[in-house]
Amino acid sequence: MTWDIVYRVVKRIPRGRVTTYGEIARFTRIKGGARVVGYAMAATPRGRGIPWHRVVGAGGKLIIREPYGSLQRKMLESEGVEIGGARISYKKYGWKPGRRMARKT
DNA sequence: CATCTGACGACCG
DNA sequence: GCGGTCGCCAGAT
Repeated sequence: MTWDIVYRVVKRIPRGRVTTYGEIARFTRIKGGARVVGYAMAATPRGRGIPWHRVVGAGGKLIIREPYGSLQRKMLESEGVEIGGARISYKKYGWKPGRRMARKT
């Protein structure tokens, strides 16, 4: 199923890192692009160990609305991800699917 | 079966 | 930098 593909990629996001909808969209070559990935995330089945909070908007923007928005923020911070305002240092914490850990600090 | 509704992103003015 | 437009899928009612 289309969305399951997305979940698999999300599950691969290392702790303390984040990726974007667009990134997942391109990696999976899912049709519909980032939007569809967003739809998939909105329907993310809980209880399957899917770190949905590690998925942010392009450039590291936090786009999820309440109540999950604040939850996501909390989760990320507890993983060591610094969040400046409504954004994350994507250059620092960004992660690409299919790639090993790319950056260290 | 028809409609409505969402966690997006790139582009343009 | 900000707001509006457009492209797109699946599940619920």
